[in-house]
Amino acid sequence: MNNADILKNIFGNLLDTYGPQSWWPADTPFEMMLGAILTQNTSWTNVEKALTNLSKVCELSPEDILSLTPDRLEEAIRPSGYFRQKAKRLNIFCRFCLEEYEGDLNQMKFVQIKKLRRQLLDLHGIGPETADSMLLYALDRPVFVVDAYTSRLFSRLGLCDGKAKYDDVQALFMENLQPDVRMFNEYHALIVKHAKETCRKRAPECEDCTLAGMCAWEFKIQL
DNA sequence: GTCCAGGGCCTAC
DNA sequence: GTAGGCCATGGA
Repeated sequence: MNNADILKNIFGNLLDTYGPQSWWPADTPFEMMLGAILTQNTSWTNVEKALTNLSKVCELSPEDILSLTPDRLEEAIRPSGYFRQKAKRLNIFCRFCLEEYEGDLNQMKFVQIKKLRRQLLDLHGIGPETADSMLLYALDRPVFVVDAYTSRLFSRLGLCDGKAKYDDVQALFMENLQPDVRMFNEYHALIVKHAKETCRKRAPECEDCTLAGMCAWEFKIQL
């Protein structure tokens, strides 16, 4: 079986096992992009609290967020953790939206993926996973989102090197799968779901599980 | 009390 | 170029 078939096989297996995850049903693309920053190394439940707080003190628009004092913004997003860092990152991102796109996220949809990704990566506080999450989940661009679980699982399965960098792991998927927004969306969410479902308590014999939440032993795929 | 989330930046070597 | 430290809250 070639890599393309293996990746499709794994996706089908995950989908059969867990069903559609329907990630990021936020009200607006802008809200989804705020969530992408707030969820950095943070559980989504905490992000929801932060977004709820934020929506109570201002409209979820670049202008309104920038109108908040640093203290007000930090206090609102406090539940999402790293609130001082993230407040600065949100401000930088909001300024970018206003200056480059007049605060109109729809304008981003007409920009080439490569250019837009570069612009996002150039912003302080936005790395590859956050940028790609924005592109995929908020802007419906066919970009595969890689995270620690993805690298861990697929290196365990022998499909990439354990020390492979972000772009290399991403290339494994993008070069072997059709650019399908819905599928990329589900695939990433299913990997995270799988990580949460398979943990040490279900595979105590696996001594490799130093990071909670991911054990390839539990992954019943026929390669 | 301990672990760790839907990361990224900075510094030291 | 890369390993290690740091940021911080809340739920299991």
